[in-house]
Amino acid sequence: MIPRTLNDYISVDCVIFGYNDNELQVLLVERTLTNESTKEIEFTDLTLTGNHIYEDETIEDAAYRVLFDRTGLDNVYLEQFKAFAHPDRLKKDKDRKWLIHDGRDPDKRIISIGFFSLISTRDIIVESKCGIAKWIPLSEIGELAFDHNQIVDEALKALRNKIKHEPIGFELLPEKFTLTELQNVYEVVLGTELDKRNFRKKIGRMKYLIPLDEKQKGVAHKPARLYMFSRDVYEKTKKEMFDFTV
Amino acid sequence: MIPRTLNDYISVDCVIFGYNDNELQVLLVERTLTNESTKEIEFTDLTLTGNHIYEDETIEDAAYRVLFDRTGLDNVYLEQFKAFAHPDRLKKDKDRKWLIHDGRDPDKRIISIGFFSLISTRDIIVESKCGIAKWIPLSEIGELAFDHNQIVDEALKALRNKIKHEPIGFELLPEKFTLTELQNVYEVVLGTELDKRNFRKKIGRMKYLIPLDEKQKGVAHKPARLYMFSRDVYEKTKKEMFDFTV
DNA sequence: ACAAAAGTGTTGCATTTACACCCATGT
DNA sequence: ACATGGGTGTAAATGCAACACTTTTGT
Repeated sequence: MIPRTLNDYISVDCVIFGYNDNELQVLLVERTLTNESTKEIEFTDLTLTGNHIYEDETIEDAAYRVLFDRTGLDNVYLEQFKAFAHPDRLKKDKDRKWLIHDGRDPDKRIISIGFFSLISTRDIIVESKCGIAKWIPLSEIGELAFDHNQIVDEALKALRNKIKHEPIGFELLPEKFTLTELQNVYEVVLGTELDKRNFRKKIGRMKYLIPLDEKQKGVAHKPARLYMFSRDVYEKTKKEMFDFTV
Repeated sequence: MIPRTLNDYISVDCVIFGYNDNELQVLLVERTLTNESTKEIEFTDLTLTGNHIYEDETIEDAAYRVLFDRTGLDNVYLEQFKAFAHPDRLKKDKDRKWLIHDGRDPDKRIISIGFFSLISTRDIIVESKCGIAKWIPLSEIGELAFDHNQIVDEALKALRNKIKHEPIGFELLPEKFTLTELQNVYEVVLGTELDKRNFRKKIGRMKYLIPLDEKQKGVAHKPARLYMFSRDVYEKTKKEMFDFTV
């Protein structure tokens, strides 16, 4: 295999969203800078999962690669949402030190293409070869590396926008899920409360949400029916809409 | 003034949409490659308006700059919609020749950030210092330079998507417009027919479309009332919606 | 007077909203 | 038997889809 060369000015960053403990969470990676001589830790903080692209690789492939290396998952929802290229995006003090420590040129302008991904948190192994990854609830994200706070904000905006008009909420759940779980996903992502009966009526009209002959198990109450999403049916029945909001 | 240096691997391309002759059009620029020695024209084709960014410039500023240099317009609708970075995007034969002729490295990987812009075609001066720009109806676009056909396609998708949920159709019209003009814009962009009475009923509910005490002039029929869009009222009255399509 | 586009209302149907109680299961 | 969440229906208000004729102006 020919060794591939990394491009040093185009990178991708993935905002990996998961739904857990009734919250929307983001998968972040620890970044620790250790002083070479004293061996003391200078700082520890968190970054998005990201990497530079290979010269012969598309940005989509690079994003899938990052996602796979980090989570072991394939075939998950991934979408490009915005480019980040501010001239000062890597210019904070910590970030310059980090880049220098990493043998990189802190003055080289690096553009990063932001992707967001939705995964079912049940699937994921957080332990991986490349550093410790953690699920952090959106509400508890502190100051991240580089411009990653901004990237997360924009990803959330993109997610909210998209989930309102396309059926992607399912991607945050296991293949089989209950309607209450689905409703919770929408409530958490959109930050609104929804009426149970009305939500279910709406769902009822969507032919691509397939009720299964299967129920929840091991719950201390009436077990809920399980559903799954059929992309096939969705593609065949979707209509174009025309709103332009109030 | 300090001479600014151009970054040689990040560029922006603007898909400038205009509405004219009842069609959606794109502003394109002629590209002609002349053989240095024989002075013969090797080929002529069309490109989007675009340019590399300056090292101290944001991509948004670069896009506004391109737009201004080309149209003389300021304060127009402009939106980043996608990054284009395929490794082969500049590798067609014509494109390599062009880059070489232009003194650039045809093997350098260049990423381009796509923006789309909506302008009222009445405003624009197509003549400008940097080459001849032309309005080309979407339906008549042939093979463009680089990956610009793909960029146009994606821009159109982004526009259609956005115009369905946000009030941006007005941007393609003069400040004061009639309801029939507005309906035509929506019909042309979305490629559907709309019912006049239902369209006007819907409009009636949108408080941000302000009817003026002014009418069309110089038309050979009953003159229509003019309207204008109030972004103020829009921002104050907009509601968030929750659909997730059939 | 004619041509050309502006402007306007009704009806039947689908969707939204608001709202409260019984049911099935595990402990 | 009790706690927990699952599951269901109705009425009123609003929005949508389909449809045709009169009005105003310039020529």
